[in-house]
Amino acid sequence: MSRVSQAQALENRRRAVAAASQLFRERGVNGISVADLMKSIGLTTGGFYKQFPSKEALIAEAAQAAFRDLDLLLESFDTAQGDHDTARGALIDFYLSAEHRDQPGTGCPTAGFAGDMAREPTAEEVRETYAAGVEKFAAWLSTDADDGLPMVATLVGAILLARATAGTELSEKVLESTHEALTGPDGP
Amino acid sequence: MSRVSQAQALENRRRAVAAASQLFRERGVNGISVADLMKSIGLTTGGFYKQFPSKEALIAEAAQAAFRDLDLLLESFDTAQGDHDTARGALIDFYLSAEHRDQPGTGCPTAGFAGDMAREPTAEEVRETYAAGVEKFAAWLSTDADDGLPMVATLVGAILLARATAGTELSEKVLESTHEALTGPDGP
DNA sequence: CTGTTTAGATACCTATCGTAATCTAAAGTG
DNA sequence: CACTTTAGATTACGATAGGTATCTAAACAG
Repeated sequence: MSRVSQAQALENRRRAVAAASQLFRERGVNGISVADLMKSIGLTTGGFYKQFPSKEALIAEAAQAAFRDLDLLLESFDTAQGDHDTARGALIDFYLSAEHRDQPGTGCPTAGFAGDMAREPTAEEVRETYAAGVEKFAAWLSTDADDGLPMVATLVGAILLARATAGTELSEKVLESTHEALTGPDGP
Repeated sequence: MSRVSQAQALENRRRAVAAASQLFRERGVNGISVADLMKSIGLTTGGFYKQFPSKEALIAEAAQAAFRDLDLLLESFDTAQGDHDTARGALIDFYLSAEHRDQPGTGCPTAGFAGDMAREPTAEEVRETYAAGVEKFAAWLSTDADDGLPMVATLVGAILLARATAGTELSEKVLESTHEALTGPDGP
């Protein structure tokens, strides 16, 4: 109930960032309070401010963690598929799937944070993290820079629309038709 | 300071919906309070609850008003350009412009409300308005239904990304490269 | 083993939110 | 013109937010 070991404290800190990274993507940064966030990992607000100076600071770390997850995901597709072109196709399959739509917490942070980022009052640090993440994602999707960004836009727009219309048949149609548009004309 | 004519009351109500329609797109439905919203049209909260049962009800009306604006915008492009194909091109030019990026309040509601809609706690009525708006937009963009939805996804994703990265050079690149991707390969 | 440090719990503070109740003066009605 | 109605102002309420202060007990240093 009170003091824990330094190792445990560090672990608790990691869990707070991981939970935030997930919950912010699910509900938005204003959709979860510090108290509820800490409660989700079995702690209270008291410990939070011993680890972070403010919620803003946590948002910055959580965004970084989320984009690190994206990096790892992209890498895992590369190693699992062998060649990069096949990996790209497999990623698009996943990205435009119902599972990805229904699990924003562990999904793409470019989409998960888009709603919050498109509004003004966001710390500069977070905006930079986001922009760098978008650029990296675009580069992974296409060696041609001017080709990657539109593809990111299409993917992000499609899941956001699919999530916004979740529960209706339109949601499935968005995923399917966008998948066909991306893989149909220039498939391998 | 107290009672106004019925005509004035109706006008005030219209102004509240119009202001909400704009401010919700700019800052999100949770980004503006009822008090600040009413203050923006020179009134206070007192009058609000004489006109609307709740903020939820205003959100529903504001979303409808926003999508009605989109309808009018699409119509205006048709009448201004003569034929529908030219209108489509002109709309894409506008949609992926810096002006549209910088003025979300009067811009596309599909993008403006996307951040709020992608999260759960939204009234069913609003979700239906949104889904219907997406479908109508897709139909306008392409007679082939399976072609319109991916285009909406690309457009929406592109402005959201451009807004999320506003102030960086990446923002311009998103708009430009997406514009080229949409108009380049199959231009008139 | 003793004394100090500190992660976390608990309680509290201040601000802001959506909403309801009360008030008031002008619009509407006869 | 007197009477009733009501849009909006004002005030207040309960809930919730981010953040702070105090407390406690266990980890750590010696």
